[in-house]
Amino acid sequence: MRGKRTLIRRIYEQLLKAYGPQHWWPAEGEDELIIGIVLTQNAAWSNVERALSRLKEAGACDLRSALSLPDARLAELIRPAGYFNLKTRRLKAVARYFIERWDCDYASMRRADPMELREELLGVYGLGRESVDCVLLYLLGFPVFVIDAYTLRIGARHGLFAEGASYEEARRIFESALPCDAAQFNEYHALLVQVGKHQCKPKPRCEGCPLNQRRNFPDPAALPGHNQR
DNA sequence: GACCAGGCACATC
DNA sequence: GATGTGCATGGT
Repeated sequence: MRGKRTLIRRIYEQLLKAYGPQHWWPAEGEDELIIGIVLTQNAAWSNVERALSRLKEAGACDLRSALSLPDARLAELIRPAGYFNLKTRRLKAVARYFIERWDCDYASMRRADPMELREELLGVYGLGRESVDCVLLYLLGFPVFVIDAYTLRIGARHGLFAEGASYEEARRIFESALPCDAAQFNEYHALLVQVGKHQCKPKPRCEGCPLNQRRNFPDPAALPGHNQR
């Protein structure tokens, strides 16, 4: 436990030294940050940037404008971010929540109890654990450690937790190893994404398995024993 | 052409 | 609670 804590802290120091402060989240305003959180779900950030630019050009890079667009129009604008029909539904549900529940009053949200708010946000269609924690940390400044695919991959490879560890398990391990400091949680997650993008590619699912070599995988119709007509 | 990218909801077991 | 599947674009 003690060694794990030291390792987590040392990894942070080394990443900060190597990459420098990341100044996250990369958004111009609060609404754009929320929209970016939804659009970046399982998408490359470069594609999200295209979608955000298109929204800005259309004057719809804020929650009220986005919500007021017809679905087909919004979907067309966010098309480069992928899953555009799905993300249209999610974006509208999320926008509706912030508008109707909070009137987009983020200062008021910052006065809420963070863990009660976390539960509430998890009930919003389109927001899973990572997106909710991004809202809590990057939008509202609460000290919640964001876990993503990079964090799970890097953490598992460094023995911080088992491969296949759950989101909550990974979050607990990072949060208990570090001082409860939103600024550091912010920086650490951003650094993990930075190093993950460039130096921590996923392992092949099953090394040597013929199912991973689709290019050479035989057509079942050509296999011996297949009834050819 | 395959794989990957800052997930999530839903069905099923 | 764990696992599988559909959702889609653009870069490598």
